[in-house]
Amino acid sequence: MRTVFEKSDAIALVAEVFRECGYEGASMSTITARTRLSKGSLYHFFPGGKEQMAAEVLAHVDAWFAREIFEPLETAEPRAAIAQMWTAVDEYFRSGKRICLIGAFALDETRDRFARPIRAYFARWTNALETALIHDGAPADDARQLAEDAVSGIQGALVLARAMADDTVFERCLGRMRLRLAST
Amino acid sequence: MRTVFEKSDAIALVAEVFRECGYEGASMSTITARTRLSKGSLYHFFPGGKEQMAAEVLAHVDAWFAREIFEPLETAEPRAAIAQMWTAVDEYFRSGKRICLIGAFALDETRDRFARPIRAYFARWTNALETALIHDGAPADDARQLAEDAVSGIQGALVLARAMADDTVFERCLGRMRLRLAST
DNA sequence: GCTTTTCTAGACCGATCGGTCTACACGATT
DNA sequence: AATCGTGTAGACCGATCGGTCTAGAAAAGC
Repeated sequence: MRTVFEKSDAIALVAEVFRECGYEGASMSTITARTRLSKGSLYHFFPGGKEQMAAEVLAHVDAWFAREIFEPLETAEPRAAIAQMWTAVDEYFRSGKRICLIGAFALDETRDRFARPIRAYFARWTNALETALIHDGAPADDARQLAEDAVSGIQGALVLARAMADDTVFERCLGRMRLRLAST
Repeated sequence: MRTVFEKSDAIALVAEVFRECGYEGASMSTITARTRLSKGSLYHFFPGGKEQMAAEVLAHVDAWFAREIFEPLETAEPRAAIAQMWTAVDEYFRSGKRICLIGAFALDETRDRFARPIRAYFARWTNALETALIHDGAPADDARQLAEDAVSGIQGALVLARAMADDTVFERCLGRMRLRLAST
C-alpha cells in the first residue's frame, strides 16, 4: 500500500511520538509504526535523521506557542491575551493528558542537544507574560515573579497530573494559577 | 583491576545515571561507564536487569523522601516539619542542578512500567503535606489545594530551572512557594 | 589451609538500534 | 506517451542494545 504525506503532516505525527516516548524512547521503529510513515519517507523529509526530526518538531511546537500565546502577550491587550493564554494552554495540553515536549526534553540529557531552542521557548514565554502583566499595571518586580511562577507552575501541573494519572489535578492547578495571576 | 561495592552503593550510583539520562537514555554501557560497575556486578545485584535497577532506585528515592519529608509531615510538629521539607528539598535537588527522577519517569511512557510507585510517591507527599497544614490549623479545602500547589510547584521549578540552565530560577520559585505556604 | 560464597571483569549472544540504499508508484510537465 | 520529480516501501548495514555466561579474585566459614 502507498499513502502520501506532506512534510507538515509528518512533523505533527512525529511530534506526538516524541511527546509520548521522549527523545531516546522514540526509536525509528516506534516512529514508523505509530506514524505509518516508512523509513524512506522519514529520511526523505528529514535527511538529518532523528536529530533533525526532533529539531523541527521543537521548532513546530515553538511556532504554535508563538502564534497562539507569545505574540498575543507581547502585543495584544494584556487581559485578553492572558485569558487567551489559559484557554490555549488548557486546550493544547488536553487537560494534562498531553505533556510539554519541550519541558520533557529539558529534564534528561537530550537537553544538551537542544539547549538553545528549549531555553528560548521558556525565556520567551516568561518574558512575554511579564510584559503583559506590566502593561496591565503590575509592578515590575511582581510581574517577573508572577510570570515565572505561572510558566513553571504549568510544567509542574503537567508532571503531577501524569504522575497521578488524574486529569482533574491539571485542571485544578490551572484554575488556581489563573486566579493567582488575575489577583494583581 | 577489581573494586568491590555493596548493593546500597550500586543503587545510589545507578540512581544518578537514571536521573541524568532517563530510563531509555540510560543504556547498560553508559551505566557501566559512569558507575564503574561492570556488567557482572550489576547483574549480580540486579538479576532482573534494567527494570529491576529502576524499580529499586525508585524505592530508594521514595525511602529517602519518606524518612526526610513524609514522616515528619505526618507525625512531627507541623511548622517544623514544613520548614524541614523546604530545607530537605533544596538540599536534595541541589538548587535545581539535580532533577526529580520520579517526576522525570512520569513524563514519558516509562511511567506505565512504574505507575504504582510513581503515583504512590506523589500521593503520599501531597497527603502528608495536607495533613501537616490541617494540623497547623488550615481549613481542609485550603490545605488540600496548598499541598497540591506546592508539590506540583516543586516539579515545575525543576523543569524550568533545567530548561533555562539557571539555578537561581529554582531558588526563587522555592522561596515564593515557601512564603505562599506559610501565609495561611 | 582448604572450601565455599560473594562479587567482578569482560567476552560473547541474538535483537534492535539509527541510518542507507534501491526499486518503484504516481502526479505533473512536456 | 515519455520523462521527471516527489515521495514510499522495505531490505539491508554496521553499531549498539539488554542480557548471559565463564573464569577468577577476594572474603568468610570451617
